[in-house]
Amino acid sequence: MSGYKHTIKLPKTDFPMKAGLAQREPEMLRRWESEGLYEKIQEARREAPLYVLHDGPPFANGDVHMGTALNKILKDFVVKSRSMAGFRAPFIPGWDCHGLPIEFRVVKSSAGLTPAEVRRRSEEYARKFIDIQRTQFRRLGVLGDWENPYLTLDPGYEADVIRSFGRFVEAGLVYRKKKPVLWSTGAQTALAEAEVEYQEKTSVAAYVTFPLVSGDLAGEASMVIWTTTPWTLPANLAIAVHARHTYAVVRVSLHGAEQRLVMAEALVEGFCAATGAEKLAVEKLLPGADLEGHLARHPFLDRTSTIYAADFVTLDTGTGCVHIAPGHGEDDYRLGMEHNLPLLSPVDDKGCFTAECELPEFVGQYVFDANEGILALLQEKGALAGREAYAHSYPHCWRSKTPVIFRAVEQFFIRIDSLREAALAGVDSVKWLPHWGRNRIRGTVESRPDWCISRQRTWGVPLPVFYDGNGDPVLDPETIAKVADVFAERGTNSWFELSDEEWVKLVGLPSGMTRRHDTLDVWIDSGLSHEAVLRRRPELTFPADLYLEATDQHRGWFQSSLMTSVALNKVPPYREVLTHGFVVDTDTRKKISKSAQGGYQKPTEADHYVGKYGADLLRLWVSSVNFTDDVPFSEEIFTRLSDAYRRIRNTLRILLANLHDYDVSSPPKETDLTFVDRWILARLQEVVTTCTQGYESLEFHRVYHTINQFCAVDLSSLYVDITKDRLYCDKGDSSRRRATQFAMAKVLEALIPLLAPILAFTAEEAWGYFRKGVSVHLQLFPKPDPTWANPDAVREMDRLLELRSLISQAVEKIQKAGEIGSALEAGVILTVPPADRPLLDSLRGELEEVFILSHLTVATGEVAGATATKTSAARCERCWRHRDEVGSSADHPTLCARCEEAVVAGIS
RNA sequence: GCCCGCAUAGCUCAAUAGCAGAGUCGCCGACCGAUAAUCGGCAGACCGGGGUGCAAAUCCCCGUGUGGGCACCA
Repeated sequence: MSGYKHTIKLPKTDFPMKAGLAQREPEMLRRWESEGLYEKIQEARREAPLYVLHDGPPFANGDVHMGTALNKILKDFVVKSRSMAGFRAPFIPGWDCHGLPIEFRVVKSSAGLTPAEVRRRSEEYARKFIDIQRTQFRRLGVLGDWENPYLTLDPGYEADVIRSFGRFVEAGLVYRKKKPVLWSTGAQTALAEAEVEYQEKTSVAAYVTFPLVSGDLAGEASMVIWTTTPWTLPANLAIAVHARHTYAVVRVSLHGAEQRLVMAEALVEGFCAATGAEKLAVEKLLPGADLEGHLARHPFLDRTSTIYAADFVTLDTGTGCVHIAPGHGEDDYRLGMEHNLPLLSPVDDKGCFTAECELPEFVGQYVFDANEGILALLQEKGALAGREAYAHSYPHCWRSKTPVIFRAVEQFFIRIDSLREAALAGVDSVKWLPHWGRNRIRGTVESRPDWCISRQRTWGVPLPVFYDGNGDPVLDPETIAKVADVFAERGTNSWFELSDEEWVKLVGLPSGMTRRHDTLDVWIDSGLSHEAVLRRRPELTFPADLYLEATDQHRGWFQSSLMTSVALNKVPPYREVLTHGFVVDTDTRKKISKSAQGGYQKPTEADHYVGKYGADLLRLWVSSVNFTDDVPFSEEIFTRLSDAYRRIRNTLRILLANLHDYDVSSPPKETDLTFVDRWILARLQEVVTTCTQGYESLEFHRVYHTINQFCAVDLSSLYVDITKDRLYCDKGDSSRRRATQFAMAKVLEALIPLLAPILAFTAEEAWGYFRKGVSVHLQLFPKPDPTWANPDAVREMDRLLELRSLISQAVEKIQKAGEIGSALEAGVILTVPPADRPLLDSLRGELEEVFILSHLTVATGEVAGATATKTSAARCERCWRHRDEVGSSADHPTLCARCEEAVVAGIS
């Protein structure tokens, strides 16, 4: 074919078009790690202002799934971008190691283990998953001090937890009390609010009569209560009414017999509907206050229940007469305390009745199984006015999935009331992103009851409490401090391994004192990371600049950290809190962490997708979405993103390839820059500004979309396409060719670093071809360069693109008609309104190039328009443009003038 | 039951109250000198209903959908 093909300067690079991320990324990781990239970055920013993102510890259990990956990648965006913005941004990853989920696994796999053995195996289990997750996090390209993470099972960490506990005690924040707590019968321990999940459950609701035995109505009428937990009736000690609600003494016909019942007037109809009772007459109306103090006989036990007034009684459901079992409910408990009722809770750890229930036939029976028996008993005693199925959301243990019960047990608590005010003030001093996070946490802080911090489990930090001969606890800061010292040295296993005598001796208590095996709520562990990590690690500081977790941590870690920090420091441990939503499968609209349940087969582990698409694709996905909402995820999204990735990668590649013969040492004169060069550099400044601001404000999707747009439209479709001709066909040292290479170098110099926090691997790879030797992650972000800012050029280009669109349509028309093949065969007449003339005239020499046309004629008219015809000019064999002068040269009759010059220059 | 987010093209995202933009997908074509690439054309959207404004995707109200929180419930 063409004899001139070899004279063309085609792009040339070794930067591969095909990414091969799955293979290339691990190689790059090995290099980063062998070169100590993280340490190098820290060293390079040694004197820089500090920016601390404190890692919330994931639970050391299971593989890294897409949600965990999202979180860690976002954190890595922050750390990398802050580093490149000139901060020292250390990242110390951590793991939450104690707790029920792990102990559960261990105990399940082999029963009958000693506490020490449970702990040994739990630690082994936790460490195994720490290693697994660490490998997976690293594989995602997340940089940090992976060799020195913080673990809540480290003796030093545990000692700090104990010391902090000692300070809580010293501040008078800790008390022990027997009161109802959320109790998991499956896991046999108390639970925190955050450890229960609400599920729909259908319970049996019963209407139960309590004959009045005092007052005017004694022997005449019965109080009727409503309960969804008949099994708590043996613990009934009172009935609550609302003092200001109106109650009715109503004569009804029920099960063929007439009786008088007392209930809230407003609920009589509902009662009749539910029980089939027929209302015969309302004999009397009275305020609840009139019932106060009267006695009613328990339906099947030989005792009476007193009627009290309480504000929590509502008229939503039931009868307005509320069954009160102080051992089985929060409100019940408080009312019971108020009136000095005993705390009856005749249920054991497994949720089975104890002898205290006074019903021998029920002892040992699981309470939820006992409901029917209790109902039968009520029936037998004639006290069951009716029953109905009642669907409601009911709390379940997050681990054993069993319904939880309220049960009174001796537990340790932290007095939240002493902290609430300071915590709320602290909330207001923090910047919450998105802003509604403030309300979320305010709500939880305002309403949370005292914090039950003791757990009847073995895999945790021991509760450092000794008991005297009466079984009363010794809560003494000094003793606790001594325990902490022992833990720091010997680890917390010593609590389980040494005897009481040995311990008593170690901490200097009188002999005869004993220990128990309660542990601390794991939320205390992780909630104290600001103390055990931020304050301990020399490279960190208190408070952190940022905590960044999923939105569910408002109730969890954000809150536990806030509370412990307010207790110790009076202030929150963070200046700013950023939250993200959950990963949602677009096909099922379900949380991906939940979608694995119920026969759903799609993989949810990050590793699966890393292996299939590469870590940079996951990172690109994270950057592309608005993470403050739920984050959509599906295989289709990844396919789309692969295309976006390819586009960005190929853009980098063509830029690199066009610089193959660029001589950095002789930059062009500024006046050599043509319009498109000035324009692309102007656009670059806009991109730099938007992206650095996007990183600054943690809106990474702005960065993604800006860069995507810049690569796909400004660079690939326009600048690279337009300058192709001059780069390939001009003589090597033509001023406009050098100007373009200069601009392209400028673009790469800024673009690759801007991309680096997101496409950590690809940016590094590209940077390696651009500037040998130094990691892109050690670079600083570019700053907008006022030299190249040029809003006029951007505006002018926008107008040219509108005209270009008209031209393309005109050309397309004759292409479709079969008159021409390539657009370069067209001759175009562009008609523009007079207002456009100055612009077009000023660019006269460049228009054909900008529009990528062989021949353009500009005319003036009313409205803009374009017509295209097949050009009569001959085609230059070398550059394929049709030029009039082709054929006029004797030496090179098939070339245009420019190409002849280039060829001649190349030969000489 | 109450409160708070969110809702733009098949998908992911834009847009100071001022012609609703991109990318990708789809269809058609070009090119065969970015070639498992690249370029062009076509097609495609403001959840519904009211209100305020010269002008509303944007502000207000109601509704629907969706996600979350609280309350109820033990």
